Parts: sequence; C-alpha cells; structure tokens
Amino acid sequence: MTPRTVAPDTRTRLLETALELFTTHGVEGTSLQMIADALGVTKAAVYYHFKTKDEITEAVAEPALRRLGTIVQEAGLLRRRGAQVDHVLAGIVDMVVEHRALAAVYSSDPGVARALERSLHDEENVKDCLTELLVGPDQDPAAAVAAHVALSGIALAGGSPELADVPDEELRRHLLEAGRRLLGRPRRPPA
Amino acid sequence: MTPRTVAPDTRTRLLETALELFTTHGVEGTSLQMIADALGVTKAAVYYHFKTKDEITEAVAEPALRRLGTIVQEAGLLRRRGAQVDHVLAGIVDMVVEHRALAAVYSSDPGVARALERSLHDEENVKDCLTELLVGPDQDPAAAVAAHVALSGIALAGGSPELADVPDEELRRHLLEAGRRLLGRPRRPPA
DNA sequence: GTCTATAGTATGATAGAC
DNA sequence: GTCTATCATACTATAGAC
Repeated sequence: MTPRTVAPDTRTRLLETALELFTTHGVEGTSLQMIADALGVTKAAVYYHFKTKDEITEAVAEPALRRLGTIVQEAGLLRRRGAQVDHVLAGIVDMVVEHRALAAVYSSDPGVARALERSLHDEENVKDCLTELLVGPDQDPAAAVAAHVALSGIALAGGSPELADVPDEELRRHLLEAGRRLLGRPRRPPA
Repeated sequence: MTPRTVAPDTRTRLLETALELFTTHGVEGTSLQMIADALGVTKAAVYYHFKTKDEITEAVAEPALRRLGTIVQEAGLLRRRGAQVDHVLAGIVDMVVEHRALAAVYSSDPGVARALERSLHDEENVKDCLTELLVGPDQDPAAAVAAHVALSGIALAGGSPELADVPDEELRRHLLEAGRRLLGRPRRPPA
C-alpha cells in the first residue's frame, strides 16, 4: 500500500506555499525564512525536504516544464509545420493564461533561468526546442527574432498586473492573436 | 569653475562598472562586493557614493529612463496616432539594440522593477506612458495585450543570448517589423 | 570630501540532537 | 521529520582616518 495520505504532506504544502510566494515576491525576493514562516516550521525543516533553494525553484517549475515538453513532443508528431507552430503557440498560451504571474517570474528572473538551466543541462533544453519549432528548419534571423519576441512577450504579458483583470478566455484569444501575427500564422477560421 | 575633472571620478566609474556587472550577472546576482572589487576599493567606499544598492540600480537605469521619457514627450507632440506609435516603437527598438542585455535585465528582473517603481512613484511612470501611447485612447483589451507583448517581447528578445550574434542593424530591422505586426502598423515604404 | 575599518542583521546552508 | 545551533556570505550602517 502506497503511503498516500489524504492530508497534504509537508512537501506538497511547501511547494504550494513556495508557488504563491514566488508569484507574489519573485523567486529571488522570496527567502527560505518566508517559506518556513508561512508553513509554520523552521528553515531547517525546509532544508530536510529540499537540499537547496534551487531545488525548490526547480520543483515548483517542474509540472509546467513537463507540460511544455509534452507540447513539444506532440508538435513533433505533426506533419505540417504550420500545424506544429499552431500547436506550440496554443499550448504556451494556455499555460500562461492558467498560471499568469508565475509564467512571467519564471521566464524573466535571471536567477531562475540560471537555476533551471543548471538542472536541465543534461536533458534537452525545453525552451530551445520550443524556439526551434517556432523558428523552423532554416535559420532565418527574422523568424528567430519573431519567435523570441513571441515567447518572451506572451509569457511576460500574461503576468502583467495591468492585464490582471482581463478574463481568461479573452486574454487567451488576444495572446493567440499576437502570437499568430508575429509568427505569420493566418487567423484560424471561426469554427 | 566647476570641478569637472577629465579623469572619470569614482562615481562615474562605479556606474560603468555596475552596468557591466548587471548586464553579465543580473542585478540580484551582483553583490556590492563584486562592484567594489572590480573598482579596486572597499564596499564602504561604494556605500559612500550610494546609500543603498537600489540607489545604484536606479542610477544605472536613469539615463535609459530619461531617454524613454524624451521619446514619450516627443511622441506626444505628434498629431497622428500612427506617427506616435511609430516614434515610440523606433525609440524603444533603438534603445534595446544599443543596450541589449541591459534592457532584458531591467525589464524582467522583479527586484529591479520594484526598486524602480519605488523611485518613480511620485513621477509619472514612464512604462505606463509608453503603454498608454501604444494602446491608444480607447481601452481596447486586444490593443493592450498586443502592446504588452510588444514591449516585453522586444526588450527580452534584444537581450537574448541566442540572438547575440545578430548584427545591430539586422536586429533593429527585425524587432521593428515584429513591433509593427503586433501593433498593426503597416511596413514603412522603402524610402 | 573621500575613503578604510569595523560591526550589525539577514540570508542560504550544514551538522547534529530529539 | 523536525528542531537548535552554527557558519559563511550578503546588504546595510557607523565611526573615524586622511
């Protein structure tokens, strides 16, 4: 019998708490003390579950990264490049809309980026795969720039406080439209 | 006679050094000790010129912010809204191309953003003015999202390491094109 | 006015007791 | 699994030399 307690264990609560704090204060702006206090434990208790702050950072981001990996994998199975771009774009926008501020924190904070790169250096880099898919096989600089603007712009715009009151469905629509314009994809015909 | 020594004073050298270190390691990743060591002085000497790290952060960003303010001001003098958007877009792209990594650091790092907001809370927020100009008078959510994607995307793409080997002129051209597509501006006719 | 020496407080992190 | 105690380093701050 797997010890799957219904009551959330400390590790799970820790990740949820860290997620909230990261979203509010940023990763670098969140100290282990803050996490420990919010959990009602001491710093050392936090260190029992995670050897380092980078490990927490990575663990919080892991579900999102796995999802991005799945999107890339799925896109690779599509034959037409246009369909690949559309799939990646839709997947990213969905993620951004769902997480909002978190996406911004994780795609912008330099410390976070370094921590994630360190943990992903042996695996294929997800962001590179995303960019590769969006840019296409030929190394056209114009396409590369457009892809970078799209990826960074969508992630950061989704977490922008000024757009916090835009409803999810509407934000998703406008982000998709922005991505399509940047990547030269035609507007999907209204089904 | 103003004491304007030709040899750069410590304060100026400090800001130049901080700019380099910020660009390389990010703001949060740069300690006062690193700045002091690079300057060949002690931490306390740094502390003499600037009461806090936030002050250094602000002072380093100040020229860029003043330039952005000028761009906004100039744009306000133009009559047609299309011309305003074009002017703001061109100004931002120029800045990003010129500074590259710095623009990314300053528009992404949450700690930096908070430091700058703190110092600019009494003045009108430059970023808000930029967004307002790009979005237009009517509060169209689609235009707001596009403006945010453009601003964030251009700033971060310019500092992206993968695009570091793209020549300045080419990067400027592609960033402008990306911004025009997002903001619905027609391609400028080849003069 | 400019800097050194020094100290205080917070952080990420480790070792070991319970 | 959680805690106390402790460390090295970071940012901040003051006192005083030149």
